[in-house]
Amino acid sequence: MSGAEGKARRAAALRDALNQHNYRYYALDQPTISDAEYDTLFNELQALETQFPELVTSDSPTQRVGVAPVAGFVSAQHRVPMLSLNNAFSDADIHAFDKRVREALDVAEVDYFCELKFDGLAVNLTYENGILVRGATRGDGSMGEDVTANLRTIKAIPLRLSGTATPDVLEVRGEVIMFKKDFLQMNHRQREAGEKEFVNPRNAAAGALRQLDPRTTALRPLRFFAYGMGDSLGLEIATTHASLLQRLAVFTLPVNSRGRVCRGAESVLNFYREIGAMRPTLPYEIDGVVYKVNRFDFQAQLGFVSRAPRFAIAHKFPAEEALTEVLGIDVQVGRTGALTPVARLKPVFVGGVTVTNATLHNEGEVRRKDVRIGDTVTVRRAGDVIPEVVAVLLERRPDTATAFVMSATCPICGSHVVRGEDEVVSRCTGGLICSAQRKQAILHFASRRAMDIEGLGDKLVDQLVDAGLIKSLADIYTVSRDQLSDLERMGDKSAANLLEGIAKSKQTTLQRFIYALGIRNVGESTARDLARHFGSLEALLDADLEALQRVPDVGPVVAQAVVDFLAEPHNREVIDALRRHGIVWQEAARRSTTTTVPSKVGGKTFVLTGTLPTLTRDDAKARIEAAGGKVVGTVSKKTNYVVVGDEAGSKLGKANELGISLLDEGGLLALLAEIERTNT
DNA sequence: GATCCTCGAGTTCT
DNA sequence: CTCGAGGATC
Repeated sequence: MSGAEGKARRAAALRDALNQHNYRYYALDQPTISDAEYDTLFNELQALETQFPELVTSDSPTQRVGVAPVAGFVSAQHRVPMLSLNNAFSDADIHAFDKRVREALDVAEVDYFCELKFDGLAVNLTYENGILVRGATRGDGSMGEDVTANLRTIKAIPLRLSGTATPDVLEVRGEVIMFKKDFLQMNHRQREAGEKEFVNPRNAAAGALRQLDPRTTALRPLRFFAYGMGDSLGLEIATTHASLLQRLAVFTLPVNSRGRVCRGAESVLNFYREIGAMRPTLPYEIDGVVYKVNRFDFQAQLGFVSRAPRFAIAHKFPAEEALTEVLGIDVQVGRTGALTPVARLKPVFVGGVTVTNATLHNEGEVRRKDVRIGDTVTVRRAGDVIPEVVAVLLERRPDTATAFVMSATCPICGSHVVRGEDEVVSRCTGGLICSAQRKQAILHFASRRAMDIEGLGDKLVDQLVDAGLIKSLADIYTVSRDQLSDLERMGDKSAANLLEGIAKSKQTTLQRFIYALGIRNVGESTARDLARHFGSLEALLDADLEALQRVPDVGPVVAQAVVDFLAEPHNREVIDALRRHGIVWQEAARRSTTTTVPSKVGGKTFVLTGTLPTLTRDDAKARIEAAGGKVVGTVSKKTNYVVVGDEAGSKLGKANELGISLLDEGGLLALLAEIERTNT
């Protein structure tokens, strides 16, 4: 035997040994050698490879960290789309899910594979002939970003599948996460080094994967768990999810050990409670558990609704709550003068972000919850977004705690405050005298759904109003370049952009114009009804109470609000001035709104939920309306279709409850195309 | 008069 | 997203 052959064999043996130890350490959490022993083997392999570079293989443990930073990521198409899961929040949701599954399969009991739902980043690993050739982020589900070089640095991810019976192609689905203790240690190091700390393990992991230089990623303590499969070629067929996971484990892919098969809804819910109880002591963060119908033939039979499988569901844990202190209760003034108490909180980290403010809605709410300044309260992010004060810890109330009293005068303009009988909100009576209301009115006027003036945001409105450059809506159109250049942070370029935005907004529609005026109780929908019914601004201006009430969906309250608005001479002047400054729209013929368009497909009611892959909500809405459909915000019996996007909210649950037809973006587009065909 | 369906308005943080 | 309330319907 030649020396070279011996070296090659030794290198191969070292690679195998190191890969095995890696697997024991990262996947099984049962190392059989010490770190020092591991390092000795690693160093030996490295020395061999340095001496004989021809021995280096791409799947060698020494080759995890590439050296070349990339300029950007290229996109990567998944061979089989990465799905999103529907969410459940209650036991009832799970019973409903189980019932649907049983009925669809026509069986008495179903086995579910229950597993943890890691709070990390879903990725797709592609192995060809057992070698990791590509790794990509989830992206929009069908296309992600190629982050292979970064994923290769994660030691829990095998560069080569173990064993000889490796498939020709295998897409492995899993989650990249950071363990809690690793996260804390890393943040400690960041702090020592005077670098910025990360907010939570999930963000830290996400940031690490998006590094352009894999050497940076390699320094971040990332982990990985595999939980599924996409495409496969030449893989011996598994018949259940459980057996698939076993097979992945044989390939030395890390599979979490807490998953198990449960039969029926009650058993599944026990799993949920069990995991929920151990959640704080788990070494990683999870945001729920996932149940999948175990048998693959059943899965195939159940199929998909939009982009989510009907055979699986994510059962989320309740929103995380945290304790903090109420430092003060401020009052904000809205466009309509509504005074909203807002709790200023001692910054607290909850649900992945630092919360400092939480609305208390109105005085009644403050009273009901009995929130006082100085109180300790529990806070959560309702619907995972908007912070909410849940309750006060009365036993921690200091003697110094002071109750909130709604001021009798507006905190901004000093006008007196009124609250109608049986009304919940207090309002400032200052109207446009109140600078807060004026600012909000201008912001509303400029907003995207109204006049859509690009570049006119809240900071700028603050400045323009405070400087006295804008007193009424009409003044927006008389601001000059010179006046703008005196403002802070306003260069020539920004000024030009704003003026262009303002000029562009002059071409508009009657509906937008009416909406932009900010008449009480007249939102987008009512503005559209008014525009359609009257056809011209003049007709609307001449309308009296009765005429207004003949507009569909306009009753006494809305009609009176319009009359009041138009009775105000100042408002008439502003409207005249705006028109003089060149605001125009196409005059439409007055249309009777009583005749409905009798179309087979038009007149259907749609509800949108979640994020669609390519269309924005506004686009989707516009296209549905263009086809004669209607888009509303809540699901009810009258809803014809619910269009489901990614991260769909509670509306999807409601739709399932009521048995409403579901569409995904593709389904919607297909339906719209059909409508267009039938209409022509 | 009760109930259901929509619309309007307000809100947080990155 | 959620609440409150206006409008329509039975």
